[in-house]
Amino acid sequence: MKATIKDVASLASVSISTVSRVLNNPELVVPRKRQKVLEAIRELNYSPNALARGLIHKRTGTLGVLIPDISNLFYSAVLRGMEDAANRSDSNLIICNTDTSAARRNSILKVLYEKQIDGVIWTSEPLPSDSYEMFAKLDFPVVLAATHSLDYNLPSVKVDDEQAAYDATVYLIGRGHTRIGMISGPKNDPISGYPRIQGFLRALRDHHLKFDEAVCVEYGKYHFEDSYEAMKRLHGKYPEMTAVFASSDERALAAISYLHENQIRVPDDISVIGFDGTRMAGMSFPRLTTVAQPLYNIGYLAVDKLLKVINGDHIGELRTCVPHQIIERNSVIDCPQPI
Amino acid sequence: MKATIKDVASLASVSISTVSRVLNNPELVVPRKRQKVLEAIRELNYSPNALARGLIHKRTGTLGVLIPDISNLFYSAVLRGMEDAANRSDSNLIICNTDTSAARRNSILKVLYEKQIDGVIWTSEPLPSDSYEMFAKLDFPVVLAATHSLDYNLPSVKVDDEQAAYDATVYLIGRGHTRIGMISGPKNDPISGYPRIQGFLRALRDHHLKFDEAVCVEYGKYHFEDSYEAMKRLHGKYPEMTAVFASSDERALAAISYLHENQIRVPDDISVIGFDGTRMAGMSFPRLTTVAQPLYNIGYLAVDKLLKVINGDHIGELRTCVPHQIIERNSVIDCPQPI
DNA sequence: CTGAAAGCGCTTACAG
DNA sequence: CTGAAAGCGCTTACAG
Repeated sequence: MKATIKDVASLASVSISTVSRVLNNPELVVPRKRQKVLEAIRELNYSPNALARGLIHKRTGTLGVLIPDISNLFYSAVLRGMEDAANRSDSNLIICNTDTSAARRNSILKVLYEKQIDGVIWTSEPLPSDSYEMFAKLDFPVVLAATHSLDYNLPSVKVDDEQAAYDATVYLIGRGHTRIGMISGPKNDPISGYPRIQGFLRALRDHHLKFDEAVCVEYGKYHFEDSYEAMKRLHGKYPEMTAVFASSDERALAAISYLHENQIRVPDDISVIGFDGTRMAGMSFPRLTTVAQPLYNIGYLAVDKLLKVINGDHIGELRTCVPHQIIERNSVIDCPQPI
Repeated sequence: MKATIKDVASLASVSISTVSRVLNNPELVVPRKRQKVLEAIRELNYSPNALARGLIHKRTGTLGVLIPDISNLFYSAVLRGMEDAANRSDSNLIICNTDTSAARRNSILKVLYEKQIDGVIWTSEPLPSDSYEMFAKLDFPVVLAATHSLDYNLPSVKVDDEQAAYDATVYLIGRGHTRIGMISGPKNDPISGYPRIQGFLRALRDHHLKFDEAVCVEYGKYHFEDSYEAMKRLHGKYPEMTAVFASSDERALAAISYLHENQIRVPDDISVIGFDGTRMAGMSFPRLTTVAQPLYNIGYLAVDKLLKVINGDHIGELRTCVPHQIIERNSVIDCPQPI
């Protein structure tokens, strides 16, 4: 029912080698035969079987993407960039959720390995050593997106988190704020936690502001409600604060919700700056000022890099650092009561 | 370098048939040999090549998902449901953006066909007739998710859009509102446009409210800014309105932004109800009351259904209608000035 | 219970 | 320029 190369060959009365040639090296076939084959192909609506091809070429044109959880809104733009990059070279993406579970991770990797994918993109999380070893053992090309590895020499694409946090804080300071709080992710998170806290503190220090780390930074896990509670605690212990730096847009929206719901005006009483530059940052009230990561580009460049590794091309720098950028909207104003 | 079945066979000193049997029908092999083979497999870290298997079984365990644009936040939960359903039966998803472009659609379908995917999920948009014919010609199993087709007998999973819009409106009416506006998608959109407008109008009629369709409904395309402008126009021509039904959460957030930015309080002056039940509905201020679709389930059930079609199992009803549900949060209150 | 052989749908030296 | 043959890595009747 599905036409095969044999069907085409017999309809065109040539050998299957010839059919294969008109598909792959048409110049090797005399025009007359080439024409006949082309006609047969079109008549039978023939398309070569990529499995058979893949078996021979040891290349499938499909890439695996491991992300913690696709339902996190952070990924939509990143995935779009990945898709577009994959598409440019006729590759496809198999997207898998790891749920930050080792068991899940391993079973996914096994399936992807069996499906002979050409390589994988590992997203957001620090790469666990067992997965690294698996990649090495399976000889899987890997590129890290929105994360990197200091332990291993793996290509990566990400923003400079420490510097971005620093810049966000300096932006607040430049607006006259001196009592600034931070809603952070877990302290031990090596991407969205630790470096962003360090950047925040460095900015405070560089500008000679007095602060007590135990008072001005509060921790929350990754989701809204948790950050909402973190904001509550932060405000409880640091009521004189006039601005807060939230280390993700979702955390910023949670902070804004808490403040609004407690009759504290944003930005009139407290300014809020986010981090990420997701689409929803433009949909809040007030519209969120945020340090944007080039999400689409991170995805695009990561896949691009992976493709280069696969093709054996030169990848340029191993760890690509993409620029962040402060997007000014309405959630930050000049400090109303400068000291 | 990658171990093959031959390597395992020679290490275990059996034929490749035996290796294949311990993988697929272990009971056919005597325990002693089975053991030896298993050891060889583990020693060589062997995993069967899914391409070779797929070539024989005519089954790849990979499904195609066509969505208009993954960067739309609507899809994250839906995709998560799809993923989980696929996972349960060791299938994977190849997600592709169509950008509502016929050219793109066709090139994607061609690639997926060559990759021998087992079936496809078509999402959100009405299925164009050329794609339907392509599916038919290629003999592709298809399931429609968050959309359906009246023209063709295709399995689908979606909410009853007309009824959901009706219920949203009745909810507003039940809260005492009589002057209700609507921010709609394009009138000719057969999913998020037309039926939702019809549901809205039917509710108004059923409750004997006076209204002029030309005044109380305003149209916007799919994105935020466009809906923001729609809200502006709507408010301009219908200032006495006390509630608005927005036919997506993004439209609702846009409406809220417009109102807030023009010193109109939500919900005190105007109540707003959304549609979809995306995650961001819980992150706005005020938190958005919305008619939620079971997004995760739509994805899950659609893949489940596709798998059934592929396996030749009975799929139950062709067009599955999943229940919607009003999630009450803080963007709707009782009409402050009932007539 | 097990191995040799054919075959899934291709590509690519190798002859001619 | 073109065809027959071998081979990619498997599975599955078919004998024995």
